[in-house]
Amino acid sequence: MRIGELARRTGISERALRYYEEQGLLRPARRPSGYRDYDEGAVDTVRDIRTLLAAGLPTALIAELLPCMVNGTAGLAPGCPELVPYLEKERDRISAAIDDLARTRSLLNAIIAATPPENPNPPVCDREPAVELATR
Amino acid sequence: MRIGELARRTGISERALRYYEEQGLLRPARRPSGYRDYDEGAVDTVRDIRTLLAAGLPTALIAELLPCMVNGTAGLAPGCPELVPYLEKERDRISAAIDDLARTRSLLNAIIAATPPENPNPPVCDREPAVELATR
DNA sequence: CTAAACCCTCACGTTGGCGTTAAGGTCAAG
DNA sequence: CTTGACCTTAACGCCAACGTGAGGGTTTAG
Repeated sequence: MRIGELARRTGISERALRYYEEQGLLRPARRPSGYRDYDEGAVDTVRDIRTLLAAGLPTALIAELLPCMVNGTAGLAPGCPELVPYLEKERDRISAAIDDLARTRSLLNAIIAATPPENPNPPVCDREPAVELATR
Repeated sequence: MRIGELARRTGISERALRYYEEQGLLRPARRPSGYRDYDEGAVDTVRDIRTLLAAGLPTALIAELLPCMVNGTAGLAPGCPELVPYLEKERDRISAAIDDLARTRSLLNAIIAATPPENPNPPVCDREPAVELATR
């Protein structure tokens, strides 16, 4: 398929798809005209790329990681044990990020719950503090 | 205290602290010399800023949110119900981010677990695919 | 009184993941 | 054979959260 269809099927802009290729994440075939020609597996690959990007992995690492994933059968290929330290590092970073996000979400929820509803004529503020901040 | 001490006590660079002020997140007093003069509460405020920043909240929203937090007693002040929609939006975004991170972490863990250990003389690849990708 | 440490305000540079023209080829339909 | 949809490369723009000097004042210790 050409780039437009892949963009529609993945929801990713054409610009982003060209960028992924520039970064070595996608390697579409080329037609005589120069048009990019993607196979069906590209749809899944793009989805994987998005998942990894959303997790904060840099494109350079994703580029090395993708060849370790067998596209069609959704399996893992051997041969990249040298990546493991990086993956462990990313995993730990992700764990820390999850913890931080969870704490912040609790904070936001507490603030939302404690916020007084819309009041056109608010009384003087004499309420007690209601939410613990500084979640250390 | 001056900016250097605050930087040491928070672990945040002086440049970042000046940037936070530029964005309206901190409002230190000024000495006749022009030097910034922070009170003790600034340490906690900086920590809150970092937590919220780490969760992806933009400085503009943090600037509106901070006045709703009573610094010393660690409580919540009323008077900002108009922020609630934004907070709910951020909370939902954070929830989605957590889910995505958790999925990616599982993916990374699976890859790590399935990666063959260092093998200077690897056999021909005839193993079965071991990891499910495309965690939709 | 001087040196060192500390602080100030510009103001440009960096990084990543794209968005956005600009200036043009390709291809199927009418 | 022209229109219009689709594609190409090239290249500049953007945003956030700072980093990194440049060039110069302030405070403190000896």
